[in-house]
Amino acid sequence: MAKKRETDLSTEEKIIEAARKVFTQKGYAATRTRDIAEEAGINLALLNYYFRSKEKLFEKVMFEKVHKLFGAIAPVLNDENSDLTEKIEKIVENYINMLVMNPDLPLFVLSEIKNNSEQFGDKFNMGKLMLESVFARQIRKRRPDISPLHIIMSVLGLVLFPFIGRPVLRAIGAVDEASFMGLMEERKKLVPHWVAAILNS
Amino acid sequence: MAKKRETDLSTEEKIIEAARKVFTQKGYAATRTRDIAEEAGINLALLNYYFRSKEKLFEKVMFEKVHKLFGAIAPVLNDENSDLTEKIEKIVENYINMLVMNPDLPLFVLSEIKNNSEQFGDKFNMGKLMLESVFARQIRKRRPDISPLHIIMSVLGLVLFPFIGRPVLRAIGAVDEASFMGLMEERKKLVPHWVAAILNS
DNA sequence: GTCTATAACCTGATAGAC
DNA sequence: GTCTATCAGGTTATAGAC
Repeated sequence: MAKKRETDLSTEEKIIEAARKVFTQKGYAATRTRDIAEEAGINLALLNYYFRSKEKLFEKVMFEKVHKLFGAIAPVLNDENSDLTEKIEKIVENYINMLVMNPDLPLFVLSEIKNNSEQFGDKFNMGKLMLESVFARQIRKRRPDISPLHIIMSVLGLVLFPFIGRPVLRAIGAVDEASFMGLMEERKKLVPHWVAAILNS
Repeated sequence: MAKKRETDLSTEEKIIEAARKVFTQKGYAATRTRDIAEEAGINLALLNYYFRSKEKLFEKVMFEKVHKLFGAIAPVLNDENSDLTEKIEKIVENYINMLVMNPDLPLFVLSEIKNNSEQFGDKFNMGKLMLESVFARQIRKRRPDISPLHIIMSVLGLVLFPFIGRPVLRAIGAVDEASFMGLMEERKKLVPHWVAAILNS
């Protein structure tokens, strides 16, 4: 879908688009509804007219973000027609492609969940689903000697951590924007290779 | 050093101890000075008497936390008397031992730095120091074909990410507290082994 | 639907008594 | 050093005119 110009968006869309940006940048507690209204170029009262409260608006944004973050892995987990190697390649590529466009997403979602973990508790029982997935079964078959959680945490760590650490790497001058993105492109090939090495070790 | 009972701590120590706990749990923006005062069991006015402002108190806590997080790796980086394998073993063990005691530390520090990266800019030029360290030199010698940043991000990802993802893993019911800590103990042996496999791949 | 004005509340910080 | 009381400013949310 082509990206609309700001002036083409409806007021409601302008608000939620601004909310996505400001909430992700500053976190729930640090953003003021005035920031969102200003970013959207609308009157503060309209925010409450359309979304009733800061919290309701945040929930909408958060719901999207959580699904974007887990959506990059979910469809692969239970695919019966791919082996372990193919799944890992797919997960790594999906994730890095998405994260290059949304580098702040993981740190935002993970830290907001931490500060408000009650809400995400038993809404879905995704933990069990993950550990009973085809993916987890294939890991167990390959390496019955270690917990599949170890492998899952490792794949996610290799893929997500660079984006989580990016603000620090930039602040200390270890990378600039362009070279970071170049490294992430390289990682699409490197990480599946490394995970294979881990599984063989 | 033995842990003092709360009643043995000076007022100043009670406040900063409470500040460590509350800031780390909720982040700067979401904590109120009243939360800290209550947690410390002291009057709100005393917080300003001892630390002048919320921000000054936070800076003290943040300074400690940053040094704790980077202190686990810093002494190893320029050790001339250990090879690459020994350095990785040391970094992994130091980090996991420290993180088991401070599981919320990485997510707290990384997200606060992201929301306030200006302050951490050129205070030190640590990026250059890191990339010119003995550790980085040893990585380059071993794998001249890939950026040492790839290896550093991977080691940190394998070690830190489980702690960063822990709130989510707990929220979705993928692990309980005890089994998580058990996995981290296992990781002290697994991760160095895996990094060796990565370096050989 | 959109605006201005304002209510109702919360938060950091301080004045001043003890 | 420690407390109570309170101020000044900021924040979310709404009432009511247009």
